[in-house]
Amino acid sequence: MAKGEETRKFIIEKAAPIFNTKGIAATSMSDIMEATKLSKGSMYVHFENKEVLACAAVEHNMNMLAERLQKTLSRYKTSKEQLFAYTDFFSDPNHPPVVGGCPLLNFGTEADDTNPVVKEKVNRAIQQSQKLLSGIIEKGISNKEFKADWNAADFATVLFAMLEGGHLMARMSGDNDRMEVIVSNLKKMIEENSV
Amino acid sequence: MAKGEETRKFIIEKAAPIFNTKGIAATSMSDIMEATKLSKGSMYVHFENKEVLACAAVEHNMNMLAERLQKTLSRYKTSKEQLFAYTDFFSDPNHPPVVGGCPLLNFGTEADDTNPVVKEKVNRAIQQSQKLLSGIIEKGISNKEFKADWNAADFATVLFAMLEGGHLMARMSGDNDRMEVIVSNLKKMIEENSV
Amino acid sequence: MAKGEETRKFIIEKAAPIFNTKGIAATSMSDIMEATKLSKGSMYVHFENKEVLACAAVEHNMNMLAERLQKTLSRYKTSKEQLFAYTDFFSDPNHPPVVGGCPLLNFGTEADDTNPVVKEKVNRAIQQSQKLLSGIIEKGISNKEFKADWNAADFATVLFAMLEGGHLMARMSGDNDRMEVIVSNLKKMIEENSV
Amino acid sequence: MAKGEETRKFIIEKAAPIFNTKGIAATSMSDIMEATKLSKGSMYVHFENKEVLACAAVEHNMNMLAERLQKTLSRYKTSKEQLFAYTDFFSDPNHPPVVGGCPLLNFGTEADDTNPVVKEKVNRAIQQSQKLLSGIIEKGISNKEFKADWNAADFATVLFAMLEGGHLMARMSGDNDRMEVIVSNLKKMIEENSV
DNA sequence: TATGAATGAGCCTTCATTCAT
DNA sequence: TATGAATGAAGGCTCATTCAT
Repeated sequence: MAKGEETRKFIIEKAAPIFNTKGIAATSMSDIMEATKLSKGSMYVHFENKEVLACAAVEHNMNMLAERLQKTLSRYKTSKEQLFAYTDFFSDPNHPPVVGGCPLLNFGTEADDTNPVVKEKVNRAIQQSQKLLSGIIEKGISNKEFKADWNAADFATVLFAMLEGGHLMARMSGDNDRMEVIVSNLKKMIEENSV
Repeated sequence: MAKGEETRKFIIEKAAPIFNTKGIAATSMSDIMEATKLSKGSMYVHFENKEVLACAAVEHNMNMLAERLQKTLSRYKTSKEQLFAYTDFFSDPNHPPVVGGCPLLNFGTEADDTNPVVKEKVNRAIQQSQKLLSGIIEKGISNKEFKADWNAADFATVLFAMLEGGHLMARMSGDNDRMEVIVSNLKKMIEENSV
Repeated sequence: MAKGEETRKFIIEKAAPIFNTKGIAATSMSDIMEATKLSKGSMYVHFENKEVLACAAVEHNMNMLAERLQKTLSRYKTSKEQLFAYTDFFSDPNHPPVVGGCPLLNFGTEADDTNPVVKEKVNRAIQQSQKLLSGIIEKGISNKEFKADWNAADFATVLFAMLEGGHLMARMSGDNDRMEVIVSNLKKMIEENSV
Repeated sequence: MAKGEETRKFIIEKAAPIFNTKGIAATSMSDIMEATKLSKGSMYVHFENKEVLACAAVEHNMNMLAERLQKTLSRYKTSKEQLFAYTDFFSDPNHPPVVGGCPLLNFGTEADDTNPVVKEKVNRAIQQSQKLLSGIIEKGISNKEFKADWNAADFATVLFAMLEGGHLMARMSGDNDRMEVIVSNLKKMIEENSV
């Protein structure tokens, strides 16, 4: 039983970056076959169909991102440091934390009008992101690190949006010029709301 | 000679929203066939292959967006009004100016690692956007509408990024709550830099 | 009326080497279109369909070959010289008298089991070839150039077969080694039957 | 594992006569599908694409021919008998050893200017033919069956060429008159060089 | 006569999926 | 659990041909 679960994990790990890079529609089961060196039949032992595998890959990408982010954040103690670390974590979209770039952006835009299941997964991940961020801010307010009247939820939204928008700009241009502007603006805002 | 060009245009117009909604990979020539009620062979009279048609559709989507934006902006005279109008124009991603949502976001994320031609088209459209925005701001500075020390290019970047990020959030959640936060924050920033 | 016939001829001239090189099945009407720079519709003004055009091209190739052969033969007076000239005319299959190589071989093998019309055309051309050759030989016998008991029809057959077989060998190998053997053997046979 | 190879063989066996009869370009994958009663997808399990299948079919045709020829030759002991048997083996092109006629002629003329891979296959088969023939002759010379000064390589060339040329003539005319002339001439030459 | 837009059948190939082993 | 042969629908594209202009 352990074996099956292991293979399943193995397939997901190999599939995740492919789906995140090429997109769900453009990724074929043969692509995964080739990457895993497994047989076609084997894939269907572990995944009912392509959609199930794609969903698992979407989740894996988001989990990897969250995990790595958490690991990074855990190295900092103050809320301000954590906010800075969060921002820095996403500050180089051409060398992104997970292969293929931000899975929220990638799968979100693809799923948008075509795949409600994936869309909802992305939606929840965004909400979690927001919670994480506003949690940090609120903790900082309690800590007296941040001004008491700072609207945590709103800034979480602004920060997330700016990073995603910057992600797009950076990946399209291939350089980081715009992203640096965004990061420094974000940090200035944080600074302005620091006590 | 007019006939050919007319049909070509007709196909693009029918194809554009489909590509913008389903994505390039997930849109088949048969989809376009059905939408245009034209024969499969006819598509290939006017477009060498799917990629060429897709490119034309990408451009059409971006042109439609730009055109409608310009039309909206042209109704306003002051720079501040125009900045507000620009923001408002993108403020309701669930009822977007072009069917399928922002083509820059849609095609940009899909093309990213797979289609350099489309990627470059999106990149240029973003740069044009930036130019348009910073142009408005600079004019506003000359007009004494805006503070002289406002960094036009930087704010153009921030505004664009926030709107794209907000676009994603709004479409994923299906509601406009986050987008409203973003719009109001943006307007506040504009206000703060107004004389 | 002259104009129509002229265009028809023009198309045939452009089409003939293409058909002889690629074969009938592998040559598309678009290939001819491209070669003639004429419109698709124009082809069908002059030729009912592809088959009719192909037949015309087959005939043109055979006529060109016959014509050039005749021109060459006409430079010689004695039957022996003409037999030698005939042999020499076909002695370099990698630089053949008509583009694409021997149309009898090309169209004959393709038409064989699939196109009775072309097959019959090739058959007749072969028969004509035989008549031409045996005519030369018989004239030579009357002339006392050749031995009286030489079987004209039989040698015509042998000569033709050897040249076609050599043609195949030469074109496959890309060199003329085998063809030279054949030519010299043929000439020896002619010599042996000369008075 | 045996199953796959079996099906592959089965497909080739069914495809070979079709390719040899209609030609490579004129044979569609659907033709093979129909002949094998297999699904279209199944063909591509065993053959990368049409070209690979066509090459396999070309080889199969040549192998079948060689095999049947060898079987026939093996029934004779003396070199002269074998040379006669070789000639007889090819003496009835309208009832040829492999369906569709001589694959060397068929595929050679089609591949000529369009398919270097097949062309080279045919070239090698011709060279092998030549080796086989001159081997028989040389053995006969050692045996004192044939005159010592007979040029083995040259006669191998002449014999092969005459048979191929005769093949064309016979198949075009539908009768065997010319081929009989060729065969009897060939046998006379062999006789003349016999001790 | 000439054009080129339009057609739909058919081409080669890939796809996701199933199933016997 | 794992394999890979088998399937048939669907993919993108080319074909010969027609027809209004």
